[in-house]
Amino acid sequence: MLRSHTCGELRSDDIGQSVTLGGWVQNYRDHRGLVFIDLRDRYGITQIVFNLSHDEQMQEVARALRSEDVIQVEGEVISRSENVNPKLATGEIEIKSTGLVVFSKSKTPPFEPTTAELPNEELRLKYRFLDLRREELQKNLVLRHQMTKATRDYFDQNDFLEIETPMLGRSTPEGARDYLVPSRVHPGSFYALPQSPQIYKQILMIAGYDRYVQMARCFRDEDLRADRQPEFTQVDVEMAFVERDDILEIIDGLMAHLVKEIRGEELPLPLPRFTHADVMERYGTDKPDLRFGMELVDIGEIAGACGFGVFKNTIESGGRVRGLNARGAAETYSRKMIDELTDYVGEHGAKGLAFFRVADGSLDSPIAKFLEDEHHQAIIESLSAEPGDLLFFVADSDSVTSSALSALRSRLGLELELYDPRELKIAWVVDFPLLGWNETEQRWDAEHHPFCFPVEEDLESLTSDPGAVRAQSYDLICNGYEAGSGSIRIHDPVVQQQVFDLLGINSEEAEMRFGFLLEALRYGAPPHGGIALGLDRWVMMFAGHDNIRDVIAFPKTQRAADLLSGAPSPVDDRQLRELSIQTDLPDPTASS
RNA sequence: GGGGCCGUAGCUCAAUUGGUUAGAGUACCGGACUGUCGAUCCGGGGGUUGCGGGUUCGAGUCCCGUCGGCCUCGCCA
Repeated sequence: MLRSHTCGELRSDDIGQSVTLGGWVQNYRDHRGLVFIDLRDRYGITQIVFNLSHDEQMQEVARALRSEDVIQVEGEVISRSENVNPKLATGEIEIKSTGLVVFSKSKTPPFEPTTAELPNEELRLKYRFLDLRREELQKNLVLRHQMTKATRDYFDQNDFLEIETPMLGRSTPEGARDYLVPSRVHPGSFYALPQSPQIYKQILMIAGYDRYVQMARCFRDEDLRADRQPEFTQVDVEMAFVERDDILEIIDGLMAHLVKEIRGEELPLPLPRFTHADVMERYGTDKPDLRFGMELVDIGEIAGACGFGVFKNTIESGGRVRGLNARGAAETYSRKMIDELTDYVGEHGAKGLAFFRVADGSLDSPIAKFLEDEHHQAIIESLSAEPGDLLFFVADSDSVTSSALSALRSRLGLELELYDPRELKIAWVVDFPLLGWNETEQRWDAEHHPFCFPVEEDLESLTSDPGAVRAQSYDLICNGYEAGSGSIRIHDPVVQQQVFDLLGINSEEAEMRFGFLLEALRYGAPPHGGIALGLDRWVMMFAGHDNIRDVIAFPKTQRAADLLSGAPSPVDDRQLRELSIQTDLPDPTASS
């Protein structure tokens, strides 16, 4: 070993010991006769002291040490006596150096891991090896390890088997865009990287591995967001001989286990369950942030009867008028800020944003004069408004009022600091519709995926009223994120084909795309279902971050590039020829 | 594909209405210093203002394009 201890473990009990440490030079304080080095590894920091009167030659070398040099120090653990540094866990001791080896000099780093003012993210990603030396990212990766281990332990204790599924699979053009991998030995044919191991895990159920779990890498070639990377990790779970509640129960247990292991807190079970219809009505979204209230309220009845044209006309043409109450915010938001909020809801489709400041028993607003006093009172009552409150309303279709007001609610919750960013509010949303009408394509699409089992009592509506059919699906939500999603699957090939028919996938096409699953279903398929949890998002939320890149060692930029390695990159013509691939790029010299 | 924000020294930022030689802190280099821990003190070097074009007597600043990063709508079964 090139070291006897780490930089985080020596204490006053170790005084007198001869030790060898290795690490990075975090800081140097050169007094010529005395040189102090803060030596860092991932366990902590230990101060090294070099003394001119002990060794002149070593003093020369020590004085030349700079940030991020990697060294080995031999020495004796000595007391700092009256010079204790209370900021360091090792602050009671230091190492009186008797030997120094410089393993590696560092170029002057573009930023130091201790920097208080973070450089821009582009630089951090390019020099990710420096960024990863920062304490914050180290904490995040340790947390990620702990959560992954706790998850594996939990499933192991519950008789799950961790089974790997292929990364090179068959492209199924449903859902997200695939990342494709060309086959050399089958010219013109391609593998697809998995969007999720969905079909493989169902086949594992049919094969009798009735409790499966995998930390599954998944790939989706879609545009990125703060909470979305093109490659990510799912805690992928599937169980046979189960009903919906069995899955919810096992995942409830996982959540309690994680909260206990990571935070030492008790999570009350069962987790709350909401129907999809309920959360859409109360929050306007299928993944509400439950850390604060501010629920949506329907004032359609008042709006339809009042004299304000926008409200009245919206109700008469079948739309809705809904709003919310920002309690005590009447003075917080100036007219100019409300104009900004109006633009904001405009981005979510709303044509306007009505607002009322609640005064003593009346409403103050540019549109107040269009409303009778009785309507003022009715609105105040509907939203339990009190003086000082600020009420917002959107008049539009059901879906526009939902998306505009849920966006507004999120923004107000953040701006008004209505919640603790580290709090976790976890809940289930169940009874999603099985299908959604795709307006552009004029057809039904699967809301979750095409293998999702309908709610039994809705089965007969499958042909008569497909939009009303509920799915045996469920989302696990936390703090406004979708953090898990799953369903009971179809295990009957006849029902499966019925659903394919509704989706416009005829039996010939179904056989071509999913034939291997359909064939497996014909050989004795147990009832089964499962779920996939977004590991990256869960780590992000446990860490109290709002950016998924901070919990991934080597993340990609919004344009899906790895600034560290330079991926993606052009490849040699020879490689392309082996794969029988030609590229067809716009001519960069062409003028447009 | 659409909308928004950003790009000035290695880094974080400043630079009046378009006006003279683009500044500060830190890092870096040299010197002083035997108890520092954000060491201190003295001195020094360091700029294609992302890139290209335009307007102007004059552009870091205004306009157009482009590259890159971030946020977001669409997209993400």
